[in-house]
Amino acid sequence: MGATRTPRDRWVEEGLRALADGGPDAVRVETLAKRLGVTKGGFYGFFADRAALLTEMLDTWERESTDEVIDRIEREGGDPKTKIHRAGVLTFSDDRLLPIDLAIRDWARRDEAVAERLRRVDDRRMALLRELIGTFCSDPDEVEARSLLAFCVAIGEHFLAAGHGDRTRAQVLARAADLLLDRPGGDRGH
Amino acid sequence: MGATRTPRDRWVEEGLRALADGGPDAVRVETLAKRLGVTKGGFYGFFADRAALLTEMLDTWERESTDEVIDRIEREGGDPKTKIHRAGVLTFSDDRLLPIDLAIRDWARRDEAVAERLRRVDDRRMALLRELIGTFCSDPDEVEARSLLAFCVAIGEHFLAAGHGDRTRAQVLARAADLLLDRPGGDRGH
DNA sequence: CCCCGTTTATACGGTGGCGTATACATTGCG
DNA sequence: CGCAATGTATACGCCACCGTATAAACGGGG
Repeated sequence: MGATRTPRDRWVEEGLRALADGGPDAVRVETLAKRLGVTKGGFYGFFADRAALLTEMLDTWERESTDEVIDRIEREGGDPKTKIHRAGVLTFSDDRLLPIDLAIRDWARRDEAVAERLRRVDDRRMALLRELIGTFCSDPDEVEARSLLAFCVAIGEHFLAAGHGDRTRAQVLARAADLLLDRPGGDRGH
Repeated sequence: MGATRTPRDRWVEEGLRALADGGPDAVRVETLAKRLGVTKGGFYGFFADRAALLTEMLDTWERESTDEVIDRIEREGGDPKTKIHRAGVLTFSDDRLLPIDLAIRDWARRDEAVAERLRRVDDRRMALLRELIGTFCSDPDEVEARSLLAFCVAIGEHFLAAGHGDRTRAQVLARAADLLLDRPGGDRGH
């Protein structure tokens, strides 16, 4: 059989790149083809239509950003705070995954199927956070609140344009992390 | 002169609605016309082109979500925590402004002109938060960190799909607000 | 009542994208 | 080498949208 010059994966990958820096509307068959240096001729051999590509892209993203990331965090060990930090770095500092993640979050607001996938992914991440924060905070309500705060800041940070005067964003984030992870307030009462 | 049946404002208004629930790519001249019950005939009398409409939409949004909201908060008074809460309600629970705000945040990631506007708006909101949180927290670094956390959760909450088991999102958010606003940890050291 | 500016409808050419059809090129295998 | 499968280029019809041009409808001031 003839060689696979432009396999399925390359379409998916280029699609994810387009999604990352232009949103779902920027994922155009003929545009991707141009970037891949071919015409759309071969595309419809792999995918029924544009929607099929979008689905495949979401499948790939879902797999990469749950199993792979979570496995790696569990495998590499470390204390809870280290793990939380690494989880943040792996998904929210990754040049590849981060912009895709953000684009999908916006997309999910308008497409229920995407929202459902995001829910699955976020539930797993949230479970991880809960577990890690639970190791040093005993009040379950507070664990949940801290987990939500941590997750929201990890995402929201990228949607926030405000500056911080003399401080850098990184400095303020470090202080915020201290507030969330360093004071076991949940151990006080009850 | 002939009556103004479909004035500038109605195009802007409908444009913002389209932006809110479809992103900038959904702001299409002919689509808006259809929704307004006219054809695009009159549009090009008001606006040079589609880009001019987008600019005008951003102008309107910028004005509505800074001056008007901030003025109203200052005018209606109340203690700091009440004000923070009202600021959150006014911009992040408003059925009209919220989805526009979220759409613009995503848009800003790809368009530097939009990003600059968002920066202006966010800087003003952040200044307000800083001021209010500063009334019960003395360490400036911690004021900044808490402000960032509060802002991030107000935005990030809407981009987060995870559930919270038995709890509702509102319950968890209430607890998170307590963590951010109820314990003046900044008064301890310094 | 009629003129004139304003608003609108309609028609047009141009572009870009989708999905299909068809023919050409390439490559592994017999 | 020739076959068949696979990938590719090209061309097509279709539709949605942009921005322009032009002509019709409308309504207040002379």
